[in-house]
Parts: sequence; C-alpha cells; structure tokens
Amino acid sequence: MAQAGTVDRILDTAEVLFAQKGFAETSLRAITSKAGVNLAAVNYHFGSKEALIQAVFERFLTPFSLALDAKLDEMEASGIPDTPENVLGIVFRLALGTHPDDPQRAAIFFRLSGQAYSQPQGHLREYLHTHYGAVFARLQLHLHQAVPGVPPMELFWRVQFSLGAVIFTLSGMQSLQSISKADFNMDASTADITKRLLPFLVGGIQAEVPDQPLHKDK
Amino acid sequence: MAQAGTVDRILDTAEVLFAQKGFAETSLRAITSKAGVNLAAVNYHFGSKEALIQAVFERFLTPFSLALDAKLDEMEASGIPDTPENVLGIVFRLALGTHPDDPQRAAIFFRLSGQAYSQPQGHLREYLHTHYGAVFARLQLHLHQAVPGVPPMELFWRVQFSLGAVIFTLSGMQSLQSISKADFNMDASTADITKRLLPFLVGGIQAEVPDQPLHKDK
DNA sequence: TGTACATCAGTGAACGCGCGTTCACTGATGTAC
DNA sequence: TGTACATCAGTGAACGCGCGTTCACTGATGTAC
Repeated sequence: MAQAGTVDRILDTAEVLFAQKGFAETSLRAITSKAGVNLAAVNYHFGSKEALIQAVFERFLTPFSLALDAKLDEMEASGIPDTPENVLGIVFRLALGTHPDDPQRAAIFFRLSGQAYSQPQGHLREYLHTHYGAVFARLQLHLHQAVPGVPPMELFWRVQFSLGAVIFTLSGMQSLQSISKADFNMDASTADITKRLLPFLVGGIQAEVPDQPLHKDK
Repeated sequence: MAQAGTVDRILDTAEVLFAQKGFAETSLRAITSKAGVNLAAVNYHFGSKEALIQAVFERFLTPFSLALDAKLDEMEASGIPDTPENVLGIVFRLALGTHPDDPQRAAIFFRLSGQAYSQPQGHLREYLHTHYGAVFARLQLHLHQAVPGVPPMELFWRVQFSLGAVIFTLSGMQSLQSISKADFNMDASTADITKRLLPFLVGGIQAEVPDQPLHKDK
C-alpha cells in the first residue's frame, strides 16, 4: 500500500482523518500532505471534497453491506433466533472487522454512518438510502422481530439513540480515555468500549414502552 | 429583552445559534448580524470567540446547577428513592425547563454539555469541572445508588453513552424529524423525543453487567 | 460654572490566514498514418 | 520506422472567500480643579 496509486492513497488517508476529526474539520491540505500527493489531485480525481467524502463512503460501505447481507443469510439459514444481542452483535463484529484491536476501524464505520444522518444537506443521505437502504431495512426488520413489543416508530428512535451513543462515544474517545484514565486509572480500548456498549444498547432497545399516551392526547 | 444591552443580546443570540449549529459552525458574523450589534463588539466585550462560548456556558449552567442541587436536596429530604427513572427524570425536567414545548431549550442544554466533552482542547472541560464538578459528582452518586449492581467505571461509560444518545439525537433533530415524517407520517417534538429517551436510557443504564472478563484476561 | 481630561461603549474598515477550487502547464504514454 | 497529435495523470501557483481578530477612531458620560 506504500506504492499504491494516487487515488487509493487519497482514499486511505482521507478515511483515517475523517474518522479521527470529522469531515468539516479535515482539510484537503491535511489529506494531501499526509498522503504525499499534490493538493490539486483531489479535485482532479474526485471533482470536489464532497465527492471525495462520497467515495470514501462507497469504498467502505459496499463490502460492509455485502458482508452484512451474507451474515443475515447465514443467520436465517441456521435458525439462529432474532435477539437484540444477536442482531446488534453481528453489526458490531462486522464494524470491528477482522482486526478487533484496531482502534480506527469501528470509529470509521460508525462515524461515517453518523455523519450521513447529521449532514444538513440531504444529498449524502439520499445517496446512502439509494445504495444501502435495502440492507438497512433488512437489519431493522430483524431487530423488529427481536423486540416485537416495541412499535416500529419507537424502534426507529431507539436505533437513532443507539447510533448516537456509539458515535458520540467513539468521536470523543481521546478525551474520554484521558478522563477514564484519570478517574479510574484504567485504559479503555475501542474493543473494550464496544463490549460495554452492547449490553447498554440491548437494555435500551428492549426496554418496556410506557403505554400512556405520549403527550396531551387526552 | 428587545432593548437589552449589547452583552445580553450577544449572549441570547449566541446561545440559540450555538445550539442549532454547533460552535465551530457558528460564525461571529452570524451572531452579531442576527443580534443587531457590531462585529467587533464580541471581541470588545468578551475578548475572543472562545471566551464568548465560556460565557454562554456560565450563564446557562449556573442556574441549572443551582436548581439541580436544590432538586437533589428536595429528593433526599422527602425520601424519594434513588431509581434511574427518578434521577434521570430530574435532569430531563430541568433541561426542558419551565417550557417543555420549547424545542430549543433541551437542545441548548445537552448540546452545550456534549461540546464540553468532545472539545479536543481541555480548557473548556477543565473550566466546567472546576465550576460544576461537585454537582455532577453528586448526580453520579445518586445514579450509583440507583443501580448498585453496576460498577462505577461501567456506570461512567453508560453515562457517556446516554449523553451521546441525547446529544446526537437533538443535534440531528431537523434531519431526523424529516425522516420520521417521511417514514411514519408523524411529527416529533423535542418533548416527545425526550419522553422516548427516558425509558431507553433507563433500560441501558440498569442493564445487567456481563460477568465474564472483558478482554483476553485468560 | 466652565474647562480640560479620562473613561468607556461602540464602530467601520482592514488585516492575515486557511480554506476549497481553478487554471495554465508539464511530461509520459498511446494512437493514427 | 518515424512523425504528428491526442489523451491523461499530475503539478505549482494563484484565486476568491469567509473567518476571527485588530486598530484607529467617534461620541457620550463622568471627574478634577
């Protein structure tokens, strides 16, 4: 990968920097200088910073969604039951990838996912919905079967809450790790944190839905 | 408030814009033009944008932490038990304030809290720890008594996860509301969402802690 | 009471900086005849 | 085989823009003598 082409070097570097600092906070100058390519190369190959972001998404999400589809096939074929642990566990293991100790990978995945939702302009979200909406819907269906007592809309929001917990935590990892170290004298790897996250999210997603109406509906 | 002084007009406007778009995304020109004051007035009265952010925090958090202290006094005096619902409920009601239908207020509170943690430079976090660390520690103590089975460090992380769920959701409210409307044909107010959040967070915080060691410890 | 000076809120214009983007250009490789 | 042209990856420098900040300045109010 040291001698990879310009396009791949840009994508490799951009992926890491975007995950570490976010899209807006990562300048093209930072990417190109770290990648050892000319500043103008990004606009030459991708057309714009926005298009580079989209390309990073595509290169990352395409293999992920294929793997997720395969895992769900496998799950259905072998009769593994739909429980919140199983469904979320699949996503987490895929997000951590084959290198569960690589602190970057899960952060990249969830941070990219999160940016897609919080992006004010819709085009990125629209792109993702078009290309990856089917897998996401399939995942949500399994989750719904795992917690049939939670109405779809409630589940929609709980998935958002979960995404928020994951993204916020992984985004602020550096700060949080130093607090964790100061208060408890203990380091915390990404793998540790995702293992702490799973029970928390499962507890939240399968929580009982209060049956009183939500708000002033007599 | 229409005829308030320059300093208050800046603070009022900055608070709203910071909550809507975040600190980095809100320019001094946006604040001063909306507030109807001169651009240079911010640096004249506060010294820098960073100091303005700190002033917004102070004006918001001082009454909040006083009210929280009072509520915890009240709770202890009247013998209301420490349950996750009660402890989180207090925070939520205070964050929503006296106007539970004001979509801004909760967003301001949680977004400000969140920025304090995710800020890469420590000075803002240090400032908050000095001025509001005591109330926060008291809150965490009550939460610990509400879920005695969860070790302190696990609880620390679960509070982070909760913060993340709240902040991420409220930050992306505009986007999420349009998705919610498109998929379920239903509007969602901030008050609705905080009501959905409470059971989710309670479920997550009181989830059982897996007793197997976390990672490769034999 | 009048005058000189100090203080202070507020202003308009400019400064330097980093940003994404653009543009004219180079040099290597492929293709047509 | 040689020559003219086309294509394309990559480059260095500049562009315009919005940003936070700075600076000289104004005008009103207070204070000293």
